[in-house]
Amino acid sequence: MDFDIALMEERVREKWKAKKTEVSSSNKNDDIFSIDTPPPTVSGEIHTGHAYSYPHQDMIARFQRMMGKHVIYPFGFDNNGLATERYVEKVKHVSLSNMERRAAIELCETTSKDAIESMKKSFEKLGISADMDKAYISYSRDVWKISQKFFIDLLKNGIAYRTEGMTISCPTCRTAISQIEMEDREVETDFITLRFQSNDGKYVDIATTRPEMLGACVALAINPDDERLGELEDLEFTVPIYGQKVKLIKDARVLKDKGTGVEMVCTFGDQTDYEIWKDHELKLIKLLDQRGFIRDNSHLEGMKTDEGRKKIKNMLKDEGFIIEIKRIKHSVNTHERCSTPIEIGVSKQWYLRYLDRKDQLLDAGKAISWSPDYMRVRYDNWVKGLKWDWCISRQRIMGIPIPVWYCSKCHREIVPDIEKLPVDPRFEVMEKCTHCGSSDVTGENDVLDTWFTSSTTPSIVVFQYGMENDIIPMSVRFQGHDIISTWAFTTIYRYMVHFNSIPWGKIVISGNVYDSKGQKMSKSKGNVVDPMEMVAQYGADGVRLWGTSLSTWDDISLKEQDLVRGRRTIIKIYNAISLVASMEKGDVKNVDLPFNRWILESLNRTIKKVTDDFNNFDLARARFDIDQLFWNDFCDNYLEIIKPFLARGTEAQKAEIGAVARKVAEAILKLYFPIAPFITEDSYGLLNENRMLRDERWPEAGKEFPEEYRRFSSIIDSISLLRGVKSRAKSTKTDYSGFFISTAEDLSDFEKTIIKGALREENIEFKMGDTVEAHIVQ
RNA sequence: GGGCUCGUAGUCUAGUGGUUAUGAUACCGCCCUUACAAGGCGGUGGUCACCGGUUCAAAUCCGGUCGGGCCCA
Repeated sequence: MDFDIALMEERVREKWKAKKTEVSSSNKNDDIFSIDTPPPTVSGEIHTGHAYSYPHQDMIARFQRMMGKHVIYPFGFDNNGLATERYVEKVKHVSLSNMERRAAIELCETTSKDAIESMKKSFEKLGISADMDKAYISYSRDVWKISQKFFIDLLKNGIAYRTEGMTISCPTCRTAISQIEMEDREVETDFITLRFQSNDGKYVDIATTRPEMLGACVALAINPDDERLGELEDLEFTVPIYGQKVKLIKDARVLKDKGTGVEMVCTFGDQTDYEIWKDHELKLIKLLDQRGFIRDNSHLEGMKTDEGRKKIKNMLKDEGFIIEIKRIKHSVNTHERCSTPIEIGVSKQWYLRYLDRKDQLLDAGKAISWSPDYMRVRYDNWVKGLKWDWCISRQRIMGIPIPVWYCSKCHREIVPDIEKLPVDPRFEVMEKCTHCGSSDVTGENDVLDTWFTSSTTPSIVVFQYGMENDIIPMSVRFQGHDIISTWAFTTIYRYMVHFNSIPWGKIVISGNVYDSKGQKMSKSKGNVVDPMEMVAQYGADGVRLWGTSLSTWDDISLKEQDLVRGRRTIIKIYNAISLVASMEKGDVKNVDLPFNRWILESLNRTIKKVTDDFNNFDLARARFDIDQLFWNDFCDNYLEIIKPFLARGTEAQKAEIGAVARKVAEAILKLYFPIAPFITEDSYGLLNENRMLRDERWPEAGKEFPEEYRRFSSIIDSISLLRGVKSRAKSTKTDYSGFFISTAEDLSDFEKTIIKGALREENIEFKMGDTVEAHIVQ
């Protein structure tokens, strides 16, 4: 007989839709459980990573609702920034940078709205019980307002500042980026040793991977401890090809054993160049334009850097400057989104000050409870390694505008009144300067880094729910371990500077999903699995159960075999509950039958364990503990033991069994509910036609039967022992006329009857003995 | 290169000092026992990566080696 999981889940969705969840009337902060959820990036479809980690949040939300908490479980979608631009360009086959700006923004907004609708449906299909009606969109006027207001706050309290400073930019994406968005990549390249001649015939050799930067060479640098320093110090050398004169300076940042121990300082070949340049107050030669083209008005004019590198290499070779060329592998900084090597420059950008707060940031990290605890180390390492303030201005199309105008007369920054927000200085004209009255005012063209907005999700939630800031710190943040240094870090920082608070009391880290071989899923590898197909085959519950087969912070390799158990659990629940539903609804005051006391005590113990598990966010252990009760104790033993009594027992026995079986079955459904809400809700309908499991409270442990539990557990052991003997006899086709067992307990006749019934064997000989053993009687 | 983390039956996984190492899955045998054959019962399968140390006792603690993953440079 087929059990149609999809049909069952659809049935439950309809049932839930018909009646909205009651929201607890309590508004006391003690009773609020608030969840800071990650807004998925808008890309049209949800992926297996979502199918793994989003149910984890939902399980906690459902558990807390059953615990009677007023659960704030918001949802949002992130259509702000590069990822969305890419997505829109792909599905609409357009190049946004070639479009008129307003039209491009509009296209991003409309396209992402459609994608959001389809993603919402997928999340709902997975049983995500967040408030989708209240879902926010990160690129919306409401969020603009929130973000811009925060920006103005930061400007007023001196944390946001605009300066000409080092800019890391991506020539491909044509925007400034932050330290957060960089990624190192190993590349193979020529390491070229060049000879620089001095006026008086001396020379020095330097090794470089970037000869195309020669035109921007402003100094040579050597480590202060280098022995060669004496004869070379303060000499002037001539730059090959370009001919400018540069001095040899001392700087401890030059590594003695790298290359020749002498470096050329160019504006700017890498970050060290920038640091040396700044400290020694060297001259600035701007060699690259915004798009990464070389502007030397000479040999390499208009070339891309790699093209220029080839050409200058040949020129250097021809003119005899090259001493040696080695092929080496080294790491270059690239933009994580497009893998283009980044370029360093100086330009005016907006920054947020955080280098002066490292200690505070570390303290904030310690004030938050991390699950698992060791993930905090990643945060600590990131904070300790911060080198530059956070560059928050971006030269992108899709992004929240920085709410500033500039007066060309008094050179001051003008911000709008808070009531006027949101504003768009890219298109809106500021009539006159609020400081000097000049009408010569221009709007800021740049937009905010998306992390600037993402790092304030708790406040977006406060706005969305019309609540007050006193729900901050929120109860818990869920997020992946891959974005600890971005999302977790920036959020902690923002709540420190805006509210002098931590954003949440707890952060729960979730793992990534890889393919069956442990490889990242990507379209190019063709190993992408559609989670909706998993849902079709194993049910949303099956996918959710899969997500509890290991610790939630562990990465998981997606394997078919791990989904099988989930589907079996769904069917097993349905069948077991059907059996219980067929029993009479007994109403008894006292529970006397030993197996009833035993199963009630087992339930008691499981409820305590599972409650702790959920409180500790240990979903895998909760699942394990419930499985133990349901499969082993309840199905394999209890239900098998009671069957003979249901058939041949007294009315009193049947009534007591019916009552206890129902009680335990209902409790099991409640325990499973946060993990597998569909099948439990559906089955609950078999026991209680007019009630919804979704609205029920978490079960509580009842009267304890420790001694009965101990004694009956040994009877269960005897049954197992005899089952083994019987199974071995049957599988070896050995004839037997009965069984013998010796037990440690002196069994009563009733207990012997129970064992006989469970085995469906009449002829069992019992004896009390020191050794517990069993065998067949031939 | 640095930090973190993992290494347990074919596969996935539990287990942070104390009987015979948890469970799933796969495989094999038996059983259509009146909820479920998408089931039940039983079984095969593990030098707990390797080496050394601490301890009466180590999968577990410490040091090292090898290998994987993630984050950062």
